[in-house]
Amino acid sequence: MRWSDFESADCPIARALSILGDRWTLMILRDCFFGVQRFDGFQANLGISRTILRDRLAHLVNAGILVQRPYQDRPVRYDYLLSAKGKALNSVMLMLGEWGRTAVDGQPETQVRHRHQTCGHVLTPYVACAACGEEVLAKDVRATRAA
Amino acid sequence: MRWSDFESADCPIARALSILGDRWTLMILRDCFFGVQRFDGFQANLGISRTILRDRLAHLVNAGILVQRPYQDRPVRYDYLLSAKGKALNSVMLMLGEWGRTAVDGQPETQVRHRHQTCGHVLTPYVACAACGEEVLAKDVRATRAA
DNA sequence: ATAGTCAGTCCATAAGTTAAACCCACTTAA
DNA sequence: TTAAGTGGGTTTAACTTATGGACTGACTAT
Repeated sequence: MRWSDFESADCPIARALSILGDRWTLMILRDCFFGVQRFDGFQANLGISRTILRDRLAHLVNAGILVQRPYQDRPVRYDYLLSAKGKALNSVMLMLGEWGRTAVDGQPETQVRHRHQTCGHVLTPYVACAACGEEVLAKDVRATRAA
Repeated sequence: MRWSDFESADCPIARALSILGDRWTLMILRDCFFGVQRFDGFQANLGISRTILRDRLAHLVNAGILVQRPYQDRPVRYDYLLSAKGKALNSVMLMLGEWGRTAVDGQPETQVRHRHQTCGHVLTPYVACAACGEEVLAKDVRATRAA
């Protein structure tokens, strides 16, 4: 099976992963959320090869997740910024980080955390249901078809 | 840079992705959440090659995300079940699906959704802050070091 | 006996990733 | 005005991973 076949899958997770599911894309986006904007920044941070970085950035721009903003002419150079679609991935990043923090072994003291500006606390994110406002537990969800 | 270098990164997202960040692992886990338990099931569903499926399952078992439970002897065959650590990925899956559903184009009618059993509604998940209970928006979080 | 199930393994090819070198259009320091 | 630096882009060859197909093994059902 070709990976791009998942683009048109009925499952939104498969569709998301058809865009995000390779080795580097989510790492690049993580850097975006931490404020990295330029080719060189990603390269230095990730140690990714330039060829692949070029591909991935082009792909993300193409998918509408990042937008390019020129910050100089002659030659034109771009900042890579998160679009609305890209910023919408913040929730995924937060939960991924929460899982990494609680489920993967490591030295918790040195870890990067997030702070919730509106209440001032270090953020412990959880997933809630928009209909009832309660925390969503794995045992309480069932897959279904949209009505 | 070698990918495994991220295992010990200070960033929990990088650590999570060092385990989950390849082409197939998250797709396999998605299937787990949809109830797939056996080698053949993953294979049929994903069209993944057996060699890679073998590797990925072994890796997930090794990482403590899946556990093997024998369902027959002679020869021994295993179900692959989500451990507590695996089930904790539910939040990531839900937010990934929500992003795929709202941000990636497709035919919404045919899409797989989740239903929240406790309130009966089709689930629209969002991320909330454990400290204040409010929805967490991208603009309200800042990266920091753990205190 | 014969075919089917449910993997696990091996292999040659195909695809993806990498580092290194080189190019380009400038800008800044000497 | 020459030299070095910046912020990339391109090419190439080596290396690593993934793939599909065939083969094996230990059973089970017909």
